[in-house]
Amino acid sequence: MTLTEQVTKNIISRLIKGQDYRIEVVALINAQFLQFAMDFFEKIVQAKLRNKDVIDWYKKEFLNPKLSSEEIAINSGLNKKTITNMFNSATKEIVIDASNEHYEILYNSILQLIENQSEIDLTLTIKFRGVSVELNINESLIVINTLAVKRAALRGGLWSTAGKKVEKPLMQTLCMLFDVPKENYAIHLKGAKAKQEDELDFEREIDFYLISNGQNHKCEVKLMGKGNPESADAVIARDSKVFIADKLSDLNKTQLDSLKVNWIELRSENGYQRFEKALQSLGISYNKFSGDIDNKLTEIFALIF
DNA sequence: TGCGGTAAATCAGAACGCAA
DNA sequence: TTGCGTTCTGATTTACCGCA
Repeated sequence: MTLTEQVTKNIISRLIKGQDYRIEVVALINAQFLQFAMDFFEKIVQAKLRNKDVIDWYKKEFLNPKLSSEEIAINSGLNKKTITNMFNSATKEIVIDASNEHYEILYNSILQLIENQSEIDLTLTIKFRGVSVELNINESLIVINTLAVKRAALRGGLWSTAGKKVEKPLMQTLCMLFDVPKENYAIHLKGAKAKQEDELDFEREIDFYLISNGQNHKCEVKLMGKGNPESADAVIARDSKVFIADKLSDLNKTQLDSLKVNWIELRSENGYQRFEKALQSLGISYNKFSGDIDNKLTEIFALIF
C-alpha cells in the first residue's frame, strides 16, 4: 500500500500546525474500501453467472487456489495476519487450508443463525450492465463478512503506512524549519550499521538522529493518539533523546521528563516549537522560525520530496 | 525475483479509577 | 450511578531482510 506524496505532505503540514492528521487517512480508507466493494460486487455477478448450477459457487470462485493468498484469506473471512498468528506461518498452502476450514465454520454458523432467527430474511440484488443476480441470505452474509474483513485489512495497512511514511520527512521538516545545520542531523541508513561486527548494541529501526559533539542522539516519532502507553515505552527501551508524538498523556510526559527525554506534543498550542527546547538541551545551533508557516512548508517540501 | 519471517507502525474496545 | 479519561490487550498492515 502506498501513500501519495501529496497525502504525506498534507499530513506533515497538519501535524506541524497542530491539527489532526487522521482525516487524511480516514478519507483514504473510505475511498479504497468503497472502490473494493464496487469491484467485489462486480466479481460476484460474474462469478454467479459463470456458475449458474453450482451450489457453492462462492467457494469455487473466491477460494480458488489460483488467487493470491491474501485474496483467498480475505474471501474466506480471515485476515492473513490472523493466519500467521494461528499457524506461525503464512505459506500459501497453509493459507489455503486455513481459509477453507474457516469458510466451512463460517458457513455453518451462518446456517445456524438463519435457523435461529427465521423471522428475518435478506436478499441482495446486484445489477451489472443490466443483468441482475440475487444472493440469498447466507450468500449475502458471506459477502458482508468479506467486506468487513477487507475493511479491517485496509485500515490496518493504511494506518501503518501513514506512520511509516511520515516520520522521516516530518523530522526533516522540523530540522529545516529551525535551520538546523545539515551536519547536525542524519537519517539512519538501514543496513549500513548492521554490518559493523563490533556493534554490540544491535539496533532496531531508528527513525532519525540529531548529532552534536560527535554524539548521535536517537529521535523517535510516533503519531500515537491517546491510550497507547506501550508506544511510549519503546522510547525508553531505545534510549532515545527526542520523542515526537501527536498526543501524549500527562503520565507519558512525567515519565519522559524524569528520563530526561525531550518530548514534543504536536497536538498542542504551537506544539512544534517545543523542538527548540530539544535543540537547546542537545547543544545544537538553530534559528527560531517566524513568518508564514505555509510558505515555509512549501519551500521545505520542494527540497525534501 | 519472489517468498516467508520479524520488527514496527497504528487503531479499537474492555477494564478500571476518579469525580460530579 | 453516570460519564470521562487512562491503561492494557489484541487486532491489522507494511517495510525490511535473508534465502532459494
